[in-house]
Parts: sequence; C-alpha cells; structure tokens
Amino acid sequence: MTAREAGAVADTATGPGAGAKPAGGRPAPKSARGIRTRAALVAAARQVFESDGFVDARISDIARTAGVASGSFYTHFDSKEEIFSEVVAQVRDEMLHPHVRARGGSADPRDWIAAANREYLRAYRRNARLMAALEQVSRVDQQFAALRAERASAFIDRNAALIRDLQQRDLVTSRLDARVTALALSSMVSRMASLVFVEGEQIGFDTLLETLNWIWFNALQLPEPS
Amino acid sequence: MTAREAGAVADTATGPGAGAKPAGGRPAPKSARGIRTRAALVAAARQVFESDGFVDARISDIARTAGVASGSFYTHFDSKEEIFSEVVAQVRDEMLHPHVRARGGSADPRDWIAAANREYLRAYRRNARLMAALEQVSRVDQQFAALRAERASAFIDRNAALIRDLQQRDLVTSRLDARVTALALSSMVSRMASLVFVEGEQIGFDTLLETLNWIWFNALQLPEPS
Amino acid sequence: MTAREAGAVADTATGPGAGAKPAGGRPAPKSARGIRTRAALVAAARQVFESDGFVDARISDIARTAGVASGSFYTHFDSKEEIFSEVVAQVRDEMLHPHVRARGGSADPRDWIAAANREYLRAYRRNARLMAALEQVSRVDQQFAALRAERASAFIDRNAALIRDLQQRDLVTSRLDARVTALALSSMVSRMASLVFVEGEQIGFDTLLETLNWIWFNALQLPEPS
Amino acid sequence: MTAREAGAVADTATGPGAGAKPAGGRPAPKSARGIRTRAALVAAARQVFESDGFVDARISDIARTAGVASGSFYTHFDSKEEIFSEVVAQVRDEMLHPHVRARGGSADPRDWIAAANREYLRAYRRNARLMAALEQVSRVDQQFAALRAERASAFIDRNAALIRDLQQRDLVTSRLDARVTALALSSMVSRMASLVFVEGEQIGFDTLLETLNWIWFNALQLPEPS
DNA sequence: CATGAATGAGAGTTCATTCAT
DNA sequence: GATGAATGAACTCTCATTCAT
Repeated sequence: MTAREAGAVADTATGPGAGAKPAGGRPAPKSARGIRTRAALVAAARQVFESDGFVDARISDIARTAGVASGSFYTHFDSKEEIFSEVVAQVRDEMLHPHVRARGGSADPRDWIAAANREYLRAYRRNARLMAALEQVSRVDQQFAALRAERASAFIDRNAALIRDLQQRDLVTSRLDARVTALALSSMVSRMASLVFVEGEQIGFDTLLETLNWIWFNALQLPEPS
Repeated sequence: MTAREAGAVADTATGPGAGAKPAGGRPAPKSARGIRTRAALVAAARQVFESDGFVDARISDIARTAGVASGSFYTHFDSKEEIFSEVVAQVRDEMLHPHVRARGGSADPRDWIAAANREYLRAYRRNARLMAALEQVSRVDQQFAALRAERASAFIDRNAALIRDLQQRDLVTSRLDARVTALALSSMVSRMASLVFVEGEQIGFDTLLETLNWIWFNALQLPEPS
Repeated sequence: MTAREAGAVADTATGPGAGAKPAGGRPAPKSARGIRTRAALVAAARQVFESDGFVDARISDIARTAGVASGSFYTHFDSKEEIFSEVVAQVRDEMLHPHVRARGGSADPRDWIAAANREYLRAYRRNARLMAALEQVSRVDQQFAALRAERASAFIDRNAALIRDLQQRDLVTSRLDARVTALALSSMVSRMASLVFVEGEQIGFDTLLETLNWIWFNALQLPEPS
Repeated sequence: MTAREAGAVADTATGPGAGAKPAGGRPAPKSARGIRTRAALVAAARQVFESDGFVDARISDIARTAGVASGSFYTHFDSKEEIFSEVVAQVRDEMLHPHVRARGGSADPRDWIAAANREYLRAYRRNARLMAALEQVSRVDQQFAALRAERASAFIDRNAALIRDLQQRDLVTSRLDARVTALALSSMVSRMASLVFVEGEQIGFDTLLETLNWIWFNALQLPEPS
C-alpha cells in the first residue's frame, strides 16, 4: 500500500501508466526545438495554473510565460484541458517518490497505513497549489471528474482489499462494506490535505497525520501493537 | 448537534446569521414590483446555478429565466457572486428542518451523531445540484472559500466541544486534538455526500450512513450501548 | 410570365413570399433604436457585400460601416450568412417592379417572353454588384445553393408550363422535355446577365436582349407574328 | 469545332497555350527530387480543391496530402492561386481527348455542333468537382475571372466564326450578332453542365444533350438534314 | 423600476508565410 | 531542397456592464 493509495480519491495525479504521454492532441514534436517549446509550454502552464487556477488561466498567458507566440500554443495543444492533463501527468510522476514504492518489512497493517498517509500528505503538500487547480477543474470539467474517479478507483480497490483481508482475519467486523469504508477514509485524508495545504487551515503536519492515523486505526479496529 | 453540524465543513449554507440579507450590494427594493423582481431573480439564479454550475452561469440566462430584462439584474445585484450568496442563504434556510433543531431525550452521544449524520445527508441529497455549484464556487472564488471556512468553523467548534466533553469523561483518549478530529470526521461526511449525491457514486443511502456512523463511533471509541 | 421567371435560375432574389423576414436568428428588435440599428446593419452589409463580395466581407467592417460596435452585430444576427440572406430579401423586394407583375393584354407568347427577358435584365443590371456576391455565395455555401435552387424552381416550373402549353397547341415539338428546355433557356439569360453586368463583357443592352429573345423564339419555334 | 469550343465560356481549363507552365512563380525545379515534390503538390492540390473548393482549401492540407512539409510548398509555389492555375492547366490537358481534335468528314454543321456539345458535357462530367472549384475561384479572384474570360474568348470567336459563316451562306439571319449569339449559346451549355454535374440537377445525359442541341440548331435555324 | 439594446475589452483560433536547421 | 516549428496579424464571438428611454 503506497501513499497514493491512501488518499487517492481526489487524486488524478496518481494511477497506473504514470509517465505516459496522453494519446490525444497534436502530434509529438519531431525536432529538438519543438520538444523544447513543448516542454516550455508545459512548464509555463504549470506556473500559470498554480497561480491562477484552471478557470482563470489564459492560453495567452501560458504562451507568454513560455516565451513563445500565442499561436504556437496550438502547434502543440488543442485546448487548455489538454495541456492541463499534461501538467497533471508531470506532477503525477513527481509525486512518485522511489521510497514510496519500495515498501515492505513490517507485517503490521498499521505501519502500512501510517506510511501511506504520511507519504500522501507530503506529496500533497509539495504540490499543493497544483492540487488546488486540479480540484477546481474536476468541478468544472465533467471529463476530468470522470478521469479522476476512474483513476482513483484502482486505489480505492486496493484499500478495500486491505479491509477485506482484515475482515477475513476477523480483525474488522464483517458488517462493514469494505469499499465504502475505503472510500470514506480515503476521502477524509484527501479532503483534509486540501483544507490544510491549499485552504490554509492551521494544523501542524504531525498533528494532522496522527489524527488521521488514529481514525483509520480505530475505524478498522486495529489493535495497538503489543 | 444538528445535521448541519456533522458535515458543515463544506457548507457555506450553514452558520450564524442565517436569513440575514448580505450587507453589500444594492438597497433592498421598496415597491411590491421590486420585491417581486428580486425574488424572481433569486429563484431563477438557483435554477441556473443548479443546471450550469457557478462558472458557466450567465447573468443574461438568469434574467431570461426570471422573465425580466437583463439590465434589471443590476437593479438588484452587483455581481454573480452576490446573487449566488443570496441563493445560498435561501437554501440554508430550507436545509434547516424544524425536527433537526428540536432534539433531545437520548443521553447517548451515538444517537446524536447518528441523527446528525442522517439529517446532513438528507439535506445534502435534497440540494445536491446546488451543493455542487457551491463547491465549485469555493474553488473559484477566494472570497467564498473564506466565507465557507468562517461559517463552518462554528459547527466544527461544536463538534469539537462534543469530543472534548467525551475526553473529559474519559470516553475518548486525550491524545486527540478535538478540533482536528472534528474537522476530519466532518470532512469525511461532506466529501462522501458530494461523491454520492453529486458525482453519482453508487452507494445506497443506508449503507453510506451506517458506514459513516461506524467510523465516527469507532474513531471516538464510543462503546456499544449495553 | 414575369421578368423574374425568365432568368430565375440563378436568382435567389426572386420567389414567392417576397418581403417576409427570414424566420431564424435573433429575435426581432422591439425598440425603435433596435429597429434602426438592425436596418443600418443590413444597409451596411449590402454596401460591404457589394464592394468586397461575400467571402471577403468582414463582420467588423459591416458593423463599422453601420456605425455600431462590432459586438452589436450579434445582437441582431448570428452569422454573415444570416445577414446576407436579409440583404438578399431586401434586394428581392426591390427587384419586383409593380409593372412586372401586372401584365396582360397581348396574346402573343413572344410578347410575354420579350417583356420577361427585358425586365430580368434590367433588374439584374440595377443590382449587378449584389448579384455578383450572390453568385459567389452560392458557390461557397451549400445551404445557399440549395435555397437558390429551390426558389428558382417555381419559376422554372412556370416557364416549363408555358412550353408545355405551346406543345399542346402544336407550336412546339413534343420531343422537347419542357422542364429541361425551360432550365436551359433561363440559365442562358441569367448567365449572360452576369457576364455583361457583373463581369463587364462589352455588349449593349439592346443587342443582348434581342439576341436572347431570338434564341428563345427560335428554340420554341414561335412563328413571326404575321 | 471542338468540344471545348462549345461551352468554353465558363472554362478556364481550355484555351491556347495548353500545357505551358505559368510564367510567374518560382523557378522550375532541376533535381529529380524537386520535380517529384512539385508533381506531388499539384496532384494533392487537385484532390484538395476537388473536395474542399478553392476558398476552403488550405496550403497545409495540400502539403500534408502530398506528403511533404508545409514549408516545402513555398519552394515551388508562391500562393494558392498559383498552384491552382497549375492544376487547371493539368486538367485542361486531360480534357483534350484526341478524338475531339481530329474531326472531319461530315459537312453538316449540325454534326459538328452535336459532337462538340457531347464532348464538352463528357469532359465536364469527368471533371465535375474541379470545375466546381474553378467556378468558385473565378467568383472570388478577379485575376482568375479575367483569365477565364481571356481564354474563353478564343473559342467564342471560333463559334462566332461558324455563325458568321452560316450567315454568309444565308443559313442564319444576318440580324444576329454572331459573337453575342455564340456567347449566349456557349453560356447555356456550360451553365447546364454545372447545374447537372456539379449541383446535382437530375437530368439524364442524353436528354440534356438533345435539348441543348435542339436549341442550338433552332437558334441558328439549321434545317433538318434532308 | 424595467427595458433591451449598445458597448468594447478580451479570449480563443486559424493559417499563410518565414526561416533556422 | 526539405523540414517542421514559430510567428503574429486578423477575425470571430462572448458577455458583463452601462444607459437612454
């Protein structure tokens, strides 16, 4: 279980196939210059999305920030949505710390959960402003909302599997619907991350993490390690 | 504790001062005609916000839906934000069911929590499309986000008070920060309401409610009633 | 048989229902000012279409010529095509000289034909530059081509009826397909009008008219009046 | 008299100098590769003009269809007009069937006219979509209109010569202006070809041909062959 | 107060043309 | 010669806001 899995409900930036360029849109640039310009546009877009949000970001600003003519935007992208998903793909890659993947050792599910929550919150904090834009766009753009839901589901499923496992070992009551529980706890984590790192709610990182862990542990009735 | 208190994190429509007209904007109309037009505009705005969301709603659509000339909008409101907060005030009043307020009897905090969650989910479901618009606008409009936070805080505080009370009676560990815990659990409820009633996640009402209750109870380590 | 009937093949500006405003588009203006502006736009559009043709006419030029802001165009029309059809409707009305309609007296079909051709050529000459734009647009815009064809057909049909009548009186051979013949002779007239009045072919009006009449008469084998 | 002579009024694709490259524009390519690219562009242009018409054809589409970079277009042509006239030159050559040129035998002018009309209609039908583009462009581009007129005149002159010949042999009345008559009859043929083969008017080939022949014969009062 | 038209800044897009590689 | 990306002028269209009637 990785950090992303814990709070992935709100997270387009996570999911399988990370690193792959989205298929749609204009053909990939073939010259070195084209590659450079495209990269400059994506970097500029990220900056603009972070400071203005998705709705208020203007294509002309992105182009100007990238240092290219406004028409050049359309050499590489068809729309604001398209470059946004490119930015999101980039951030998704950045959010995957190597140490998040390689995990193991402890047999205590509490350790897994705690680690996952910690990594999720850290990743969210690192990319807070872009996450804000991402939440905005899923409200505005149905297509993005669907994408977000689809991607998140893989992780919800894994969380649900964890819960089911605990249920079979009689550590968690069978009365709970594993998937709904996973969804609820994951939602809590991502929503709190947004409140604290995007909306400025004043809560210390450790307090936040410990509280969330506490709720997870008790919700799943995981006993204190002896 | 009322329904609104449980999930008020995401809820601009709750808070002190309910029913009061916003301070800014145009003077309240005196003539009967003026009052009628204003009311028609607010009703129309609600319709338009529900079907188009905040970002895509156009002033001219609101006016046309209200059956008045587009210029008349500005006789009563200065901006889309202003009429939106008027709509929100209206919904806030609707969300206050009498039976939610008058509560009492049971001494078991579990009953309070269960009732609060049920009422919150019901209210959210009744106004799902407007809640969607509301979430959108707080992403887009800084002013609204602040407003939302401020209003929600009163209820978080009450939830926190409940937790503190339980802590003093040694029903809940003192290691928890009462306010943060209240925030996290409330966030979970409002986020799940949004997922299910706005984004169409397929979860039955009872399953949803029971799962959320379960998490609340266990997080607060409230013992089964004997 | 009227002038329009003779050469109506290429003529959107003729047909039943002349004078009626086209149904589509924005609502008709309700204030005096709105009516004035709309009329100014149509007049300006005519000017611009006449000097630039349909393809090169810019909406901003039409607005500037009308003395209104460019956005005001869209208060009254949805597109260049729409205002063009308005202009065409206007010209159609102008092309209907009263004396063209009220005809009668002579029993000799040669007189009818000669009068029809003369009136058609005169009308075309009066509106030569707009007719040029009209021909351009029917090449460019499928919708207009269809419209033109549909409207023209009524007149072709009447010409065909004339021919059929002559065939029944054995003045014209029955081997001819009446409709195709009517189409061919009408096409000839409208095409020559375009060549002479739009493209500047140097042919005197009387020579042109007499030649066309000659061809009609002989094609239909109408005997010289004794 | 050739097929092209009958209806050449509307036909840029016919005239003296067939096969010659236009004088203006870039120098002819020397290298084999250059020749290949140029030919590919012309072939692609024809395709694009046929499906999109002149106005809507884009340089970039032509280049892409030719399988070359868009910039390469300008190695060979200066403008859309220039490559269009190249395409037209190519079609003009194709329209010259050998059997159209080699004619003789019959002394009856009716035979000449009938053969010419038949060949013209066939040629037009073979190239209908390009002829449509050709008519469009002469409406839009003054230069092309002039070119069309100039080229057509040679054939009109020949038709006129035929008529003058018939006048001198007292087969046609001297009251007719030979050139205007030639123009009118030729216009009729080309316009009908356009109606039927481009605009989809439902007339059978034979009916069309016979009707047009009939009008020619009677207009020129050519007696039935005994 | 209501009307409904006018305004015009501003954003998005297109594409012929140029040019460094 | 070919490439393919960059350019930027030119246009279209939208809509919040104003204002004369």
